[in-house]
Amino acid sequence: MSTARRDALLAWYDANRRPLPWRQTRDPYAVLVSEVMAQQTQIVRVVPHYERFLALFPTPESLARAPLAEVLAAWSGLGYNRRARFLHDAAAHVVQHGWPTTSEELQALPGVGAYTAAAVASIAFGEAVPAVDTNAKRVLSRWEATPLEGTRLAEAAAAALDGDRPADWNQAMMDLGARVCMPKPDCDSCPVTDWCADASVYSAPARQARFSGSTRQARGAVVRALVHGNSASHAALAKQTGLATTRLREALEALESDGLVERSGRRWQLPAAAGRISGGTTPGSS
DNA sequence: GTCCGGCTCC
DNA sequence: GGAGCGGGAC
Repeated sequence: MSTARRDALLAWYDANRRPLPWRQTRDPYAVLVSEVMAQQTQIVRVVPHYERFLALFPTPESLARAPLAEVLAAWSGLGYNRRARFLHDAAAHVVQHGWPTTSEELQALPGVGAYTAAAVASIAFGEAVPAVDTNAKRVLSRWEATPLEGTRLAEAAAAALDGDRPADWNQAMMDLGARVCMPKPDCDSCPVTDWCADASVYSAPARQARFSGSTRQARGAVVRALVHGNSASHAALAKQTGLATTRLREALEALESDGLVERSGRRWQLPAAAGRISGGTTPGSS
């Protein structure tokens, strides 16, 4: 890809970028919080949670030493509660070992995969590595006129990347996908139509399982009830959530094995523990 | 009903 | 590779 072409997208980004709060910092902690929150979550919903979360837990140290129960309370409404635990444990890891500073090493943090590692590495540490989210994937596929996956996607992303401004490039790709190169593209306002091979390329994501009646729904209801109620008996949870006994038990078992709830005698509660170094110990062990 | 700046675990 | 994991906006 030519420099002129990269400059066209970066110029568009400079003039049109979404004013997101985490774009005002290069603090790796703030960037990590924003990226974990953004996983499978619409950005408009992330912003208020991000502001509140950073006010409550401004540093890795403050997050790591907080009870998981408080972290889950701050997370409430975002969904995928496991992410809160991952972030909590990631903070503990950073406190103990310091920041991994490369994309490769960042992937050792819990809840941090290829995308999140690349986003943090490029934004906070300036590494020239492509962060390919669902938006960038769609944009690149249209540039190449074919749905890209796996190795070919990674290669196309690496070839397109602007090595001088990797953080801006990655976010420009995401913004272009979110605002212009949408599933139904608005090509009239696209700054880079001249090297788009086929704007009609689009692979719809796989269909999701039914949510109503699912374990996911039950898990979410239980966590929400415990966030509000501190601790509760099985019977009280059944009443609060409206879940049948069997579904409630399934949800509690699944949540317990994920380290998101714990028993205290005959009552259930959100974990009181501080963040733990991941790997080696199981959630319940000490 | 669809979809979202994915990740973990099998 | 595929299932499981939340919740809100549209």
